[in-house]
Amino acid sequence: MIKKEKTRRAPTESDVAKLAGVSQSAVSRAFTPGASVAKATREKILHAAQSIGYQPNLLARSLATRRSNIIALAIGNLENPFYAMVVKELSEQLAETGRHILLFTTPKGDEADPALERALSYQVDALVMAASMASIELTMQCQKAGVPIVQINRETKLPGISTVWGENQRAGELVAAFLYKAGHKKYAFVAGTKNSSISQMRQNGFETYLKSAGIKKIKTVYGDYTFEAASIAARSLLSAKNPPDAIFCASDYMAFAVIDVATREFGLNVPKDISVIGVDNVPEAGHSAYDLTTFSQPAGSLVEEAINIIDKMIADPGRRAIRCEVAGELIVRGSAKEPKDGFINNVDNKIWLE
Amino acid sequence: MIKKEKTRRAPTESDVAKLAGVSQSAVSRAFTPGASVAKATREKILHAAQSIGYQPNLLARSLATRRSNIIALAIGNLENPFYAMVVKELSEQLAETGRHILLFTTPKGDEADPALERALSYQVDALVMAASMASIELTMQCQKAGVPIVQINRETKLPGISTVWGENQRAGELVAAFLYKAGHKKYAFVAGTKNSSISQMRQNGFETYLKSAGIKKIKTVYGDYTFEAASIAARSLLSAKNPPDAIFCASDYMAFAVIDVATREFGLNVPKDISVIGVDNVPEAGHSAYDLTTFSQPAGSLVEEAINIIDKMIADPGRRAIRCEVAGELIVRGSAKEPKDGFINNVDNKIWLE
DNA sequence: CTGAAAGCGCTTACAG
DNA sequence: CTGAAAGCGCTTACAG
Repeated sequence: MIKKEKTRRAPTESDVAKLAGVSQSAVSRAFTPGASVAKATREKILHAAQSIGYQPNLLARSLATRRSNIIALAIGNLENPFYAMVVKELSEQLAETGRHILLFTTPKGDEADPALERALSYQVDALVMAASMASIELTMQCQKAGVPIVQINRETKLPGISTVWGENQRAGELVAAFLYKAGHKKYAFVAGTKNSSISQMRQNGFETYLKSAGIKKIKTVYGDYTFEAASIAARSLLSAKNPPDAIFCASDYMAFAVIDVATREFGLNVPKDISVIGVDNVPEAGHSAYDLTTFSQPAGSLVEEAINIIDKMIADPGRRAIRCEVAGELIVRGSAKEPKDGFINNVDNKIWLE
Repeated sequence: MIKKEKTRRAPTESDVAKLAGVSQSAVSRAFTPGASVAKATREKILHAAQSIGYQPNLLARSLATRRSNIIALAIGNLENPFYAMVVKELSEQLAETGRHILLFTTPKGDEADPALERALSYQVDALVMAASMASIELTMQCQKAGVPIVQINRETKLPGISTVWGENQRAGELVAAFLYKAGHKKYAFVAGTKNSSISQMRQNGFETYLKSAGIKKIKTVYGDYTFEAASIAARSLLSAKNPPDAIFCASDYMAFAVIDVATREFGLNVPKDISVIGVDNVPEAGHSAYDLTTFSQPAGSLVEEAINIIDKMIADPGRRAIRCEVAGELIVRGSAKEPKDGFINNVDNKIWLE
């Protein structure tokens, strides 16, 4: 009594050809935009295809054309909503040109290669890395194979890897200026991982501004871009003898952890007792539970530039790596004391321009 | 002065064969586990392969074997951290058997087909859907092609689609019991989308318990599984003449919105003035900003079962759809008033057993 | 154990 | 405009 549907194999070009009374190559042409087919035969073919539910086998096409239309995405930190947005944006924007993501989740640390070698084997058209890092070997392999790599939000010393990031230096400077002009005296920075160049650039901007303003002591602590590590970092910061009253975090996600610890464990009021500012402007930053002041890093724009780069590299494989910076702005919400002036009202946000 | 690396095409089996002085089929066998090759030749081949950096072309292999080892994942709501976890878990668990995700982000609503047809064209081995729904046409196509579909966290009337979900009915009942025994009188339910069977099951459990306890009026409002819609729903609930003091939400993500609105906009204290309980137990539920009491739905287990189902369906294509329920528990945190007793301490959590 | 050959389902010069 | 044929890089009976 079990109904066993025979899973007959999918129809191919030859099946359609037979039905339409043409050659198999004609069928191929009918499905190739711009190929030369008479209108009448084309229609006859499409009709036949329709009737038996023919769909081109993209694997076979990829093999023949050496273009898979699939892009490998290596992502190291999907817990962070910023990277969840990157995935979503990349998937949607690629879909506009009929391309798709082959996903590789990599350990958060660095150098996630063994898995990524498989990506090359799948003949992906490009590799994008987010919160993840390519090793030298992988980079060389990609270069040899003509597969462009672009990193989102991370720098490499490795040549030949394109990069797109936000305004990291400016983020640090602007946040410093904002806090300084709001009257803060004791500063701390919650960094990402130790070797994160992005974090270093933000830190650099932050410290450069403050030092030139005469602030010498700026404590730095590492949150490793995770909620747990950032919580621990916050505890060490706040339980010191002379705790900071202004904390800049290298990501919103870590800022959330800092706010949680400050308010729940130390009974502090944000922003009365302590100001906290992040970077990214993830959706949660707008939730009133956190209501986070933050320097934005628009995932949509980052991804858009990443795709631009991929397309350029594919069009001209000999091309050098491209680096691209995407503008952000300091979005003012309720987690930090404010300076007197310098504000402007954007479409949806109140932003600060110094 | 621009260094133009010639992107020579990747080495193939034939290249290796020539170098090792064997036939191309021998090379293939050397890379096929369990194929019959003499140990000596095998080593000679692997050595040659190594020396020119040969990696098998997985597209070609897939074409020949009719097994791509790629699984299409259609995901409709990546903003919700629960689904971000599903993606991560699925990717990691599939990687254990050398399989990977081809990602399709679909509009949140239902029936995300036009895009998904492409998945079939890529000859994926299976299709998993999360917060996304397959149309009848797509389902039929999959069935014809022998591609199993499994839905995570959503029911379908369609036959032939396997499903894995949490204990929805029990979640509703247990939450109702918890709130009732804590002494609440005025209940509301924040549902997901109108046609979400999962939401309906939770609602059903919730109402069944309460009605049999003598509570007749239980207001229901729709949060559509989004933060924004849930915020609006919360406002309508709380601005009513006789607002509820206990709200059960069909997802944690919506519960966050409800808590935000209750505390910030209505000045209510959670849980003193109002109890809020969710479902999912996403990582954010443990953050002290929300500290959410919630019925858990373990993404890792759901994914594990989904993969089990896929494997069974592939092994026996004639097989009927499989449905599988994964156990959860009521995790007690600080967002709801508590009954006197019924608690137990788990490894990491305090849970309630009624 | 090994090689020659056919086949997986496409694309694309090449003739006509 | 159209078809026959070779090729994309693999796997897998089939002989030997």
